[in-house]
Amino acid sequence: MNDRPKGAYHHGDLRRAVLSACFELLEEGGLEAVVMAKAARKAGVSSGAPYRHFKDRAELLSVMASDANAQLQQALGVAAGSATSPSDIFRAIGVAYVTWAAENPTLYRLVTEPGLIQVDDAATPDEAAYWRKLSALLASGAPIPDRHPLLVQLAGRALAHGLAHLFTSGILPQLGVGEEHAERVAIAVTGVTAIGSPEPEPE
Amino acid sequence: MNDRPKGAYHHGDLRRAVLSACFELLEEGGLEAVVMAKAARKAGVSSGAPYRHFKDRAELLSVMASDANAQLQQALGVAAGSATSPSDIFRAIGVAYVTWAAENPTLYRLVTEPGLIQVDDAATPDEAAYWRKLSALLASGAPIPDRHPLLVQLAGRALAHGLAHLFTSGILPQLGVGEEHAERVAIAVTGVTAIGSPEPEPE
DNA sequence: TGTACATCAGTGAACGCGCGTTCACTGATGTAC
DNA sequence: TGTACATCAGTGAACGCGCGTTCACTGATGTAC
Repeated sequence: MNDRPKGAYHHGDLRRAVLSACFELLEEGGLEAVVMAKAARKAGVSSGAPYRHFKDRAELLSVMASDANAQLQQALGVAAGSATSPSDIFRAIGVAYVTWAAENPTLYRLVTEPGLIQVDDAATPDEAAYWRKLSALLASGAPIPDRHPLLVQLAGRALAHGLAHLFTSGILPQLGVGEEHAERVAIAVTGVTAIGSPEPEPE
Repeated sequence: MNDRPKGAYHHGDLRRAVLSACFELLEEGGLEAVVMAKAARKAGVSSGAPYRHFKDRAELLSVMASDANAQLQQALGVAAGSATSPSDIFRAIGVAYVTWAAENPTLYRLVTEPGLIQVDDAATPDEAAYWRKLSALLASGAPIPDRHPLLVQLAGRALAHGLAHLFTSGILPQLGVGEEHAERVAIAVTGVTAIGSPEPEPE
């Protein structure tokens, strides 16, 4: 816990230490268990010290969410890299998304917690661009062409999020269906829905 | 606000009054804004009065969630009733689910808030039965037959929840895509995914 | 119809807790000369 | 190499707030006789 170098007054990397203490607290008791004073104590430091590195609790949570999101995006990137055809990539990303969520339920909950991540700094610029194009299409009110690429992507994202949610906070874990089944289920569901993207928007 | 009959010491139906005050608070500021003292004041009653009707705050929130869930289930029932073929019913329920969520974002968030609704008292007995059968299938680890009815249902549920989430707490509302587009989008996405249930489990 | 009494719903003040945040301070570190 | 000084990171006590919950009480209601 107290990972300060012995006897040192200055910590060295308190910012990182506080963050990892917070992730521990998050694992133990969810978002509301991320308490400034407790994080400080866990990092072996007095209660006021974290304020040298974070403006307030909101900023800390926001940094945590961004960190977790970066991890998720990286997992998706790896999955995408190991696939070949466009539709393979599309499916691989979906499966990776569900799998990552099932393996990191608290992190996933953090990432999807409303209000922590803003659209703009959300993830990649492509990500933001996608949402903008999609909302433009939807808000226009015009009839939506069948199998429109943006819509296919939307379906994939919705499906992935829905499955991920079931694995992380829904009924499934309560009933003993955990991460060890996530990948298999994600693949099977992908088959059922027959989603595939012939010409997806660039990720 | 103070809906107590003039001059009456006893309220008459304080339980209901407190609940509806709580729903107002929920609309105004989310779950954490549901504060006992404020609900009491809104109902025109002193701070201790609600404890005559609810053991504690947790019980109150749980009752609220059940109420909201009942509304959702009713909306789904209506949608199911107006459809004819099994696959029509299946799709109609999905669309109704998304639409209801988009129209009642705070209620939807309440219903899906983890920990408020227990599996058993969740909704209909059929609902609970479905989850049990599904988790048995998944946890067995056996290969999952293609287009297994339970899995088709799972895909439908995941998709509906994913879309609903996007409309209620995700990026879409932030970008100005609101309830008025929910139904159209839900239908379009249903088309994209080509989900349909030839022989669904009974709802 | 009236009276005594039990029961119940609401009062309002107070308690206690947990927590975010501040602040004057002290110890350490680095830099200029 | 040494000294003075500025800067910075961490201290630890305290403040203040919001809130859930309790409790002795009071006013209203219903019932038995």
